[in-house]
Parts: sequence; C-alpha cells; structure tokens
Amino acid sequence: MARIKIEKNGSRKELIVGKAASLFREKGFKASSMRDLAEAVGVEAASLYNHIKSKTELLHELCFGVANRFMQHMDETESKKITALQKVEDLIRFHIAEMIEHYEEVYVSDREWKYLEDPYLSNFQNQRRMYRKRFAAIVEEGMKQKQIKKMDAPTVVLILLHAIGGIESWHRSTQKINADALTENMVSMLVGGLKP
Amino acid sequence: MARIKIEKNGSRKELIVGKAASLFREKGFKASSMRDLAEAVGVEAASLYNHIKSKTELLHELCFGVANRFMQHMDETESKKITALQKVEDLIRFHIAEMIEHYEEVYVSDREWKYLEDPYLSNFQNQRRMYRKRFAAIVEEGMKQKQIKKMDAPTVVLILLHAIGGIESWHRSTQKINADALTENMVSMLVGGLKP
DNA sequence: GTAATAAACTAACGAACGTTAGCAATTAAT
DNA sequence: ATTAATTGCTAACGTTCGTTAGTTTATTAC
Repeated sequence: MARIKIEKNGSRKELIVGKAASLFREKGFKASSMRDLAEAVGVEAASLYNHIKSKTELLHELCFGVANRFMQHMDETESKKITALQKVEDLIRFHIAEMIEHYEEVYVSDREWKYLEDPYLSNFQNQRRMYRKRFAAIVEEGMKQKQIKKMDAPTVVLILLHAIGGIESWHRSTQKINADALTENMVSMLVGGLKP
Repeated sequence: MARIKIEKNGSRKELIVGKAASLFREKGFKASSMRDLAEAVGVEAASLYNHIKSKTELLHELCFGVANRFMQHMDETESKKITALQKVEDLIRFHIAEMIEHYEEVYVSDREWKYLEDPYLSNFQNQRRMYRKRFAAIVEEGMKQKQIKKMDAPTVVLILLHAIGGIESWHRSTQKINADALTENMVSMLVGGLKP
C-alpha cells in the first residue's frame, strides 16, 4: 500500500491532474476511464477520489488553468505600447510557446472542453468568445493603421489560432525540427500572410 | 412500425451514415451512443444493425469516404500543368470547399479517426502520412522555383491544413461572412504567407 | 508512544453501453 | 394471393463505467 510519490513542489492532486492531461490528450476525455488514470498514477481507481471530486473536475482544472493563462497574457499584450501588428505577433508567439511547453494541457483544453458541464461549459465558452473578440479587435486596429491588409478580422483570428494548433502534429512527429526553427517558420508564414 | 423514409438517391445505410456524421461531429464518437443515433434516425437502436455491422463501421465509412476524395484530388492536382504555387493554391481551395460543403464528414474524419481499429487505423494513418508527404513535396518544389519562400516544408503543410480546419468555427458562428468571401480571405492570407 | 489525519485498499452499486436473439410487420417478387 | 426478403420491434446479454461505503495502513502532530 505504498503512497504516491510526490515531487518537491506539488500536491498529489496536481500529480493526478498532470497524468490526466496526458491521458486525455492521448485517448480523449470520454475514452479515458478512471481505471486507466488510476493505473497511470499507480493506484486503485477508488483511491483517486481521496484527492478529486469527479472525473469532470479534472477537466475543469485543465481547461481553466489554460484559459486563465491566456487571458492574463491578453491583458498584458493589450497594455503594451507597441503597434497592433506587433501585438498580433506577440500573441502568436505566446500561443506557440504555450503549445510547445504545455502541450498536453493546451491540447486537451482546446479539443475536449465540450465535455465540460454547465455552468463551467458556458463560462468557458464565454471566455473563449471574449478572447477571440479582443484578438480580432487588435487585428482590426492593425488594418486601420494599414499594418495589416483588409480582411474579415474574425476569420483572420480563426485561421491564426487553428494554424498554431498544427503544432500538435509537430509534437507527434519523429523527425521534428527544433522548437526555435518551428517558431520562426510559423511566425514568418503567419505574420507574412497578414501584411498588405 | 413505419420504415425509415428514403430520399430518391441513397440507401438506408447511407442515411444512417449521414446521421452518424452529424451526431459524431456534435458530440464526438465516443460520447455518441447507438441509442442517440437511433433516435436521430427515428428507429430503435437494435434496428440499426439490420443495416450496419457495428458502430466502428460507421466511422470507417466516414473516414475513408473523405480520405478517398482527398487522395483522388491529389492525383488530379499533381498531374496538372501549372506551377507549384498554383498547385498549392489548388489544394487549399479544395480543402476549403470540402470543409464548407461536406463539413460534418470532413470534421469527423479529422478529429475522430483515432477511434478506428486496426487494420483500418494503420491504413488511415498511412494514407494521411502519404498525403502530407505529397503535399510537402509540392511545397518544396515551389521553394526550389523561388515561388515560395524557404521554410520547413512539412511545417508549412501542417500550418495550412490546420488553418483550414478553422472553418469549423466559421460553421458554428452566427454572424458568418459568406462562403466566397471566407474562401478568398483564407486563400489570400495563406498563399500570401508563402510568398517570398 | 499515542492519537489524529491522510491516503490507500476491497467490494460493490446502479447506470449506460454495444450488440444479439427471436419475432412481427411491411414490402417485393412470383 | 402466396412466398420470400427486408426492416422494424421488444427483451435481454455481458461489459464497462463513474462513484460510494467501509476498512486498513501509513504518516504526521503532540
């Protein structure tokens, strides 16, 4: 009856959430069972409930952890004294960095949020909509200042966000180029596509 | 005990596969039950098995239906007598059109293929890899001919394919711009991002 | 050292799932 | 009109699921 090994900084719950991120990313939320998760943690399924309330709570933790980081960064970017185009590049770089460094959480948050339950679901959707609106407003500002060519701003945002999601495939890839090169390639292509 | 209504052209099985596409797109493959599907079709769950072999067979039909269309179009594009950059634009336009016209099937094929079972799973993955390789080869050819700026070709393909996946959000959107405008926006931005 | 707390275990629950068997009703073929 | 083939139905099967109850073991606090 050995206890879960704990890293220096982090509760048992955090360890479980981390393993859940990995599992949900690999198999999807619905296809991941609590017994799967228990095995990954090295414990019986019932034991997990000493640390978490439910399976969906794990999804809350993951989704809102990611959403909060993105929201906070949006605050920072908006208040920077740089051009709108530079702000867009800043956002793109942050998305790429998050996707590279916190791949599993970001991926799960992106693909599995629909399995959240109200009121978390509505809350998450609102945050998401808000984020995109703020992003689109920056893009629009860039168009007004002729730094970005005239296009439908919400569409531009969709393209940018989804394009960055492509890093998923890079992560799985066996022969991957290094992270810096990937970042520069993406920024070059995406920012390049914006210019008039 | 009324029978399933049938459109002029199409078997009962095709009707069921169509409803499955819609259901799987909305809720995901694992979260969609055969009882859900039966209700959408207007029949009891057990009755579905007079027309299909299993739940996964529905996923096979959807995934390979889409994959075959894309493979066939790749054949056609490759043999066209146009520049590499024009071929890339041709592929992009096809992807966009497919995403707009056959949204649900394409979406399901893209996001739910991992629930295929071997040997279908391996087969699908191989087709997918092959397709991307051929796409990347065209991109590389475009770089050699200075029509496309020098970048990591596989990365470019990932970005392009995922960016087009963003049409998903367009489909859900309430205030959507029209399909033609969307297409031109996307092509402009994506092809624009490729040029030196 | 003893008591209190935290965290593991075994066993089992009710619900939902994909699927099968057997039968009834409808449609198509002769 | 009779037969054969389709296509629906009800009932139930064996699994797997998330979760709870109750208990035992390990750690922490005094």
